[in-house]
Amino acid sequence: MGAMRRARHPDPDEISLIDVLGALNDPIRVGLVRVLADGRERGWGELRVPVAKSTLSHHLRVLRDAGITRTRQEGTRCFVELRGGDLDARFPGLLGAVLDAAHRDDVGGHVGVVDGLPEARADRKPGAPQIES
Amino acid sequence: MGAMRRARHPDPDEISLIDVLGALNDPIRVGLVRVLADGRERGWGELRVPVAKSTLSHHLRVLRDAGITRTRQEGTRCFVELRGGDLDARFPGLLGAVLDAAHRDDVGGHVGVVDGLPEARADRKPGAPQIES
DNA sequence: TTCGACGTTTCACGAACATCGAACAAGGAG
DNA sequence: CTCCTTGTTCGATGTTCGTGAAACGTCGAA
Repeated sequence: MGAMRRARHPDPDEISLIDVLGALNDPIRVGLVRVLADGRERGWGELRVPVAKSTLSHHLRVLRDAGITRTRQEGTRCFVELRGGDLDARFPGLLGAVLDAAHRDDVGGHVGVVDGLPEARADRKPGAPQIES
Repeated sequence: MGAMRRARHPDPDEISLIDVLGALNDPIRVGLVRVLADGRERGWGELRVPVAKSTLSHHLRVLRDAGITRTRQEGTRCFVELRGGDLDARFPGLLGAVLDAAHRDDVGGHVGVVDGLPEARADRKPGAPQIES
């Protein structure tokens, strides 16, 4: 892959408030966080976002650099996950308050995951070839 | 005064989450909110901020436009106040979480109020001329 | 090996932003 | 009236940000 060269996850203590607020200052990224709020890990082929591939990559990097998400690589595919625990340990209540607010106003509502496929995650390797919608 | 022409306070319902997060995405503005967090109204001659006059005016406008603060004019002087109630009614817990987090990391710690003068507020018109330190 | 799917990086561009100094407006004090 | 104080507005400047297209790297399958 592009090697994900500059990819680094900040330690829990290194997470900066301003960086978090800055990362959350965008409807698309708030939408991504909302999608991930159920704690499930998502491959970002699953993510439905109305932007170009490269822009999505950029947004996911901002979230990762801010310490909001964790990224894992498996072969050629990548997976995101919310760092809910780390975030709540460092800034108690912040993430929850933002998620509540975002839900009220439907901020980032245009972001979603692929429909159908109730269990489309990393836990299936072979087997049924999984028809894409 | 400059008449404060474009000054408008959004209604409580009009307060936008993205605008609030955007307004809070700056150490100086976070510092201003921290100073106002005690609920006291402050004249912005009291505010000690390491920026130029016009820049402070700008930051206070951003906070006001986002619905975070309320501004009042008395003669040639202006006063700010946190809209804690409105904010908490609309986005419960958000402001508190941000303030807690900002306090932990001392974000915006370089913002303060004039020292001494424990009761420097709008409730004194005449009387003692109030020596400026 | 060749091909295709997937994600990253680079580059460029326009918009938004933070900052300052200068010019301006409105009151208050003399 | 003339200053002085206070705050706004207006460029100007440099920075950051969101965006997409194109090129690239990597992996798995044919």
